[in-house]
Amino acid sequence: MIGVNEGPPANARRRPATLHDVARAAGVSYATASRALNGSDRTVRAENVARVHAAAAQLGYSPHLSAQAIARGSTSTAALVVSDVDDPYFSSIAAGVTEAAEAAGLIVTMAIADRSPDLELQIVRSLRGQRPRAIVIAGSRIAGTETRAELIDELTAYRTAGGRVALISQHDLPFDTLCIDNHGGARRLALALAEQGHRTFAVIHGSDSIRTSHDRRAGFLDGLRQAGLTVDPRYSIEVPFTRDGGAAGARALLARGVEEVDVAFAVNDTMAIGAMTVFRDAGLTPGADIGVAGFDDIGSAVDVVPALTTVRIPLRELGQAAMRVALADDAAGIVQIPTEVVLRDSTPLRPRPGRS
Amino acid sequence: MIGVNEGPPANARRRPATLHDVARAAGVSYATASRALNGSDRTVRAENVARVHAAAAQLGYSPHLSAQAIARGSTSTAALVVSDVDDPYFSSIAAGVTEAAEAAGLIVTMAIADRSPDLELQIVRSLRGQRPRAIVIAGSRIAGTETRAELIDELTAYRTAGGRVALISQHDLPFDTLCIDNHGGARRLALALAEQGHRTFAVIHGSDSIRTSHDRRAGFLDGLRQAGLTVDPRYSIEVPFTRDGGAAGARALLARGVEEVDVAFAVNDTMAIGAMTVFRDAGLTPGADIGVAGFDDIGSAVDVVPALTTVRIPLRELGQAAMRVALADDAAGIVQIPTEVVLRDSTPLRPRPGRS
DNA sequence: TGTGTGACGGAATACGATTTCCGTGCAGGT
DNA sequence: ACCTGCACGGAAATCGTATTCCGTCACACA
Repeated sequence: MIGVNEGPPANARRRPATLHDVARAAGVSYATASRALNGSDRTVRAENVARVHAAAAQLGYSPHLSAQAIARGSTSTAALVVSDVDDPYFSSIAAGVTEAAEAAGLIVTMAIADRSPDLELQIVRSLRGQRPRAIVIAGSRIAGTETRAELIDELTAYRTAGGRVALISQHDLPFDTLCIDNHGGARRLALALAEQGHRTFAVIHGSDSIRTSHDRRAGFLDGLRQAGLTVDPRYSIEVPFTRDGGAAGARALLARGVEEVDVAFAVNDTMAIGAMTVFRDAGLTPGADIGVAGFDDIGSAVDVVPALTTVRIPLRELGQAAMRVALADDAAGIVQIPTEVVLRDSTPLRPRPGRS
Repeated sequence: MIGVNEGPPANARRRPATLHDVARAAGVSYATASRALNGSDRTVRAENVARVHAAAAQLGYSPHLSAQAIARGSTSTAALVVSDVDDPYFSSIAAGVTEAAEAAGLIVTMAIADRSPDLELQIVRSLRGQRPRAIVIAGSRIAGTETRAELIDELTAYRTAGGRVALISQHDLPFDTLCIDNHGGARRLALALAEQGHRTFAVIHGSDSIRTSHDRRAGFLDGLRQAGLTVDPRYSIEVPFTRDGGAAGARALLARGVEEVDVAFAVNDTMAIGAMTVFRDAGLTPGADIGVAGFDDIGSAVDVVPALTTVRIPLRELGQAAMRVALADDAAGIVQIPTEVVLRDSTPLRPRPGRS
């Protein structure tokens, strides 16, 4: 090894100061330095405490968290897995999760599964090695993937070893889960729209294998049924679960003719916003020529024109709650997160004139 | 201690399997197990490799990353500090940073500084203890805070110990920095708007102590000057650097009278979007009655109505570049990230009729 | 058959902390 | 003056893993 201990070469690369260095600089033992720095139950003479602190500051000492983790047998990190941070839905959740973690004095390590169940599994595997205090997973579970069993195994092993798990919106896994009332929210939205006088609907949705998409669509159809309405299969359009998917859905709808459609419901806001842009580009004014509704109430839903009718989820609070559930001592089971219909200008009070 | 080793209680809480357990189960020493699992230069008989792997799988073994970090003397994590994930600007950067880190096989730990320099400093201090391979900081440096010197100390200590640092958009700190051409972009935007025939401008900006805000405003004024124009001090409005700040700025502007204003330039897109909403609520159609321009080109800039004129920053690529710079062996100094003016419908081709 | 050599397993040590255990010195009580 | 107990410092064990070093065994070669 070169450069390990051939005198202090001014500002050259040095290995970080260890507790040992601090102790030597302060003229005390190892153990005393440790006790002085993290105030154990043992008392250390005030003078020594001061000298240790001074030495630590002077050497720029920062305790090696990994070493602490080993010695203490527990870490001070929490892990978060999201599908995509660059999506307002997940970034709001991530903000909440991080907030709660930091409030509990934990560092959060975040991983992005890029909407891939395989990657998600791989991430959880690797995360487990970190021995985080808790793992929170926010993602769109894909039904019927063969990674499901493996993911359960992995998380079970983690929990058996004392870890805590909280899931967001994946109610078919056997762990504490924060469930968004997707079905109920969509159902109430449908009822509210029917109440407004709308009669003909289109649904722009993702694959049914994505639980969230499936539940919202099913809830919406349920609500319509309750109001004595249905959706013409021609107007039920499956596209990717993203903004561009929403745009594609709108284009498909235009191709099939939308004269009769009162409101197009997209199963999330970003899809709805993508659809609105396409409608507008095609010469249809959203909110006047065609109604549009979404789900989530992301931040930009109010800044879009017309403001988007949607179903509000308290995303940030949801994230906080998830971390708190994960950190709590007792199992929480399934926690229902209520949703709230928010009617805005994208669905006019009455359907366009000249309709039944 | 209870439950440490009183026999295997079925599914009860167990400590995680260690390498030692695996070795015992496989009937080899743990040196051999270690070699079998992470394929060292030493060869291990194929039969033993197989048995170790089988035992590991059966026990659900996952190596203790902290222990590895200590033994190897280096970790496999990278750290990211952002001001606020729940802001499209930062979340796009975070997505890029994470992408690049994962490509390099690193786990990323993310912390949120909540736009507070104090918190940022505290975070860096704590992060240093993690011994990450690199630290990337994306934030709006506040000029003249007394935490500056301490932050430099902390990062210098980190670098001296072999860590790598990359900063995004904080060109006055002595570390590798990815610099957005805020001044140039804003200047070219001003020129482009002048070219379109606009003459009277308002600027909605944040505090000058926020470098980004300052530079964009200064660049914009420079561009106007170059075109022989100025901004009436009455139309230069300082507000918080957020969406609601932008909205407040628009309200202030309305209060001062905006009949003469051709274009209101807000120093970032979220502020611009907040302002547009306020203008519209006041009965002024953005893009027709008053032009609006922003900066960043966040995703929703195209979905807003009218689509927002702005200055595009390749945010995701910026994040990737930052992590790559941090991970590279040689110092990069200052890397300029080019910006590009994007004219959209929020600034009409010609100012409203009836004007000079 | 003796010997050099390569393959491979295991004991021991290192990594940077925390924590237990032991020993010392000093104060106070009788 | 002696014993007890407390305050405190330091040596050593410990955590889980990587790695160096040493020893053994088998095989090939002369």
